[in-house]
Amino acid sequence: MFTDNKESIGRWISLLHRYGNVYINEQLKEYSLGAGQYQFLAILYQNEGLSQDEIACLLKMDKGTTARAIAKLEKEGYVVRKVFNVDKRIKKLYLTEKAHAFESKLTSILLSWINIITKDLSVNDQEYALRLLKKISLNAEDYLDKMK
Amino acid sequence: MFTDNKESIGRWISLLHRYGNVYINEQLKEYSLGAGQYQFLAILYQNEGLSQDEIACLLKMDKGTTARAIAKLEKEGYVVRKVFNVDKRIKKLYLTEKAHAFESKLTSILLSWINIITKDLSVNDQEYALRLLKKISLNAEDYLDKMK
DNA sequence: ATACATTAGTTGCTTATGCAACTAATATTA
DNA sequence: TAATATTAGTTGCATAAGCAACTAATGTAT
Repeated sequence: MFTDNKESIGRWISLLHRYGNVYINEQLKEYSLGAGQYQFLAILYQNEGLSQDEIACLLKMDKGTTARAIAKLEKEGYVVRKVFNVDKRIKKLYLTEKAHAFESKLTSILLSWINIITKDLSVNDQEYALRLLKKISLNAEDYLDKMK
Repeated sequence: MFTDNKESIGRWISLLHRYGNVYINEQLKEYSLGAGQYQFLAILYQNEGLSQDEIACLLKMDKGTTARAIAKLEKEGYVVRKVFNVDKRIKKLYLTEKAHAFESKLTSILLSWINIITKDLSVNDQEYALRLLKKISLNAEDYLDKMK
């Protein structure tokens, strides 16, 4: 049956991505953020002071997409861009008070979605799923990086 | 470390979705199709004669998105829309010769991506990954369906 | 030092997608 | 049967994202 074919991996990924975005969008609406920004904010909580280019590389995101996501975060008051005087091409990114105050909320939103979609998986299966996802993501990265 | 946190499941899903789309887009370019259409075509290979609404439900896709994807498939000559005379609101979808001639090609494109991303997984792990993905997708569906 | 190359970031264009408002057809109910 | 509700499909609008062309700053090579 189609839904059990190997080819349907792509369908599950697509569905999870779309549904995840719907959920995140709804949760973030009251904070004037959307699914297109949270990854950038999350990575800044881990590494304040990154440049846009570094973030784009870490997230494997287009630099144009990154520029616009950061612009939105700045516009909404979560991030400040500071030109790096040692190399004036670079803009380093810093979190505002508003962003720091929001960190635990973002974490709980992200975890709540994970809990929804893994609710009936054993801890073992959750860890296994995470490992497999990471592995196939790395394969995808490797492949497309080589193409460029 | 951030990249090993539970929260990063969303990042892997996002990355797989984006990179998968880049790959599929590149492969489909010469056929005048994109990542936004292949799922609709794939499901029609399994069930010719479905209506747009049925497809939208099966793929858990918005009906507007479905309308536009089918319009593109029709414009490019892969699909024909026929008003269902028993209920003139419904348009049933049929594949053209061009679509039939393309089926094996599409299958091989989709499989080649799966093979790229699962290249170092054992058959066991591949099946396990598929089962887990399906399970968490169903959880996502259940949750958002209940919200509406 | 001047010319060329690379890098960081921005912006225009395109596609994919969800949501909401709309139309037309059919179904239900008073 | 006439009025209302539901359903299938379309379309406008907004967001997310990649690609490519561009600018400004820095680096390299002659």
